[in-house]
Amino acid sequence: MKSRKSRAERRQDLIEAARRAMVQHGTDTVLLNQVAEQAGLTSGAVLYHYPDLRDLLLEAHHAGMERFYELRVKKIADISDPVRKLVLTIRSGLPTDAEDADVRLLCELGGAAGRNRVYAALLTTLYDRQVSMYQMILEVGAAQGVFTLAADSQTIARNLVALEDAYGYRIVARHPTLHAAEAVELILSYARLVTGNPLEAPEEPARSPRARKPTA
Amino acid sequence: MKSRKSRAERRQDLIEAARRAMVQHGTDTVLLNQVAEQAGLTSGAVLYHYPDLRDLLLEAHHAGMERFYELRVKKIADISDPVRKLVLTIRSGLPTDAEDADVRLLCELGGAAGRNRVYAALLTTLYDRQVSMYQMILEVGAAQGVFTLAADSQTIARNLVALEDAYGYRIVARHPTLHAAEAVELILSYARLVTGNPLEAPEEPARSPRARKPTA
DNA sequence: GACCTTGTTGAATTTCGATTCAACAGCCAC
DNA sequence: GTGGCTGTTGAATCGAAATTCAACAAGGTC
Repeated sequence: MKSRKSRAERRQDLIEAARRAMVQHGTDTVLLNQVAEQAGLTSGAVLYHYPDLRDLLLEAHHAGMERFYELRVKKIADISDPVRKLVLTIRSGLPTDAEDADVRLLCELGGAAGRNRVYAALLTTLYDRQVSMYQMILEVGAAQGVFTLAADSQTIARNLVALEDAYGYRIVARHPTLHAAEAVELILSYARLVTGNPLEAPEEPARSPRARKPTA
Repeated sequence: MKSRKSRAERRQDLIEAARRAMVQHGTDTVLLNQVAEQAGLTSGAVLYHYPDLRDLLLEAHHAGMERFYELRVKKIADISDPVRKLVLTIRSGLPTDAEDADVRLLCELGGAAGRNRVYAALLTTLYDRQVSMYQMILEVGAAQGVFTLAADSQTIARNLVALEDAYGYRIVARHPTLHAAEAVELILSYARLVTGNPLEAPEEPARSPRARKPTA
């Protein structure tokens, strides 16, 4: 009846299930049974793989963070133009809408970080990595003469990540007028000022006409 | 033995107790008994005043927010110089350190806002009010010719509040090198750029020499 | 095809916090 | 002072979720 799975597979499933359950019920109000339900198992089975639920939740957060960061890196990996790179990175740091699971999970984490040192460390690491990512883009752009930085790259990078973070919270909290598009513009306003570049994304040479979308 | 208190007094006590308990144990993991303990009462007594704990928690959050905002307003109330006003406001929006109870409570709220519409509304209101506060300072400064705004005042104000928020989270999460002082400088870096003003706080005319502190 | 190992269930048990409530104590009115 | 509110306690009860565990099923191995 129930498909038995290998240890590794099941643990992967459980991490995903835990992510879903936490987004829905909250990092530290989620119940063992809710995780089990998301995984299509009973609480006993979950406990068999993770005797302590907290370990599972931590791994799930870790995985979520990692995925979030890797996705951003991947999105700009094969782009060379610093302007496009910067604009795209800003976009990729914001939730698409209030339901965005990845960002909601990060917000959950932020709330708990004041009390939970491990969660705090996790978030701090993510922040610093994102800062480095922006710093790299900025430095390269400056070296190419595309950007004229109005402050040192670390300052700018820290502020950019901070802005993303904060607007993520606002969007997830359903600010009535401040959506992803507005947030992008707000951050770009700063980015333009501080890079001395208008940041009008030069269009990507279209590979095939039908692959293009009208301005979303 | 136990000092009986009037309804109004006790409710005020309970709100304070709830605030402390939530900072310590988390908005949605705090136990009735933990609130009672903070208030020096039994759970029964708490229930007598607030049959539903959630009402108390909400009132406590509301009160905390209100206090936070009012304090900021008060701090700049009798200052006329826009530069000093702006710098002081930036400072007052950041936690003093990772233990800052007011900001920690707001972070808790932020984490829960993704799931709880009421909390979300509360935070959104606070955000908008803070934006207005900054906008006022910026507009007045611009009118006086002290600031030359590089973007419309709402954009700048929104970004300033966003930066405060985000650095609040970082500080509360104990970023190893990013403390309140660094955060102030980061935000000022943006503020200088966007106001065209060096924002060197002109010293307040000292009332008495001994009241001055060396640069903290 | 009997034998292990491993993952899973479901029901019994335990734990822990919320809830209820009868008794009681301080306070004010008269 | 006595009587009646009002706030508070502490013990009893209830309920929900975690935990335990004996039984069982699905694959793989020889």
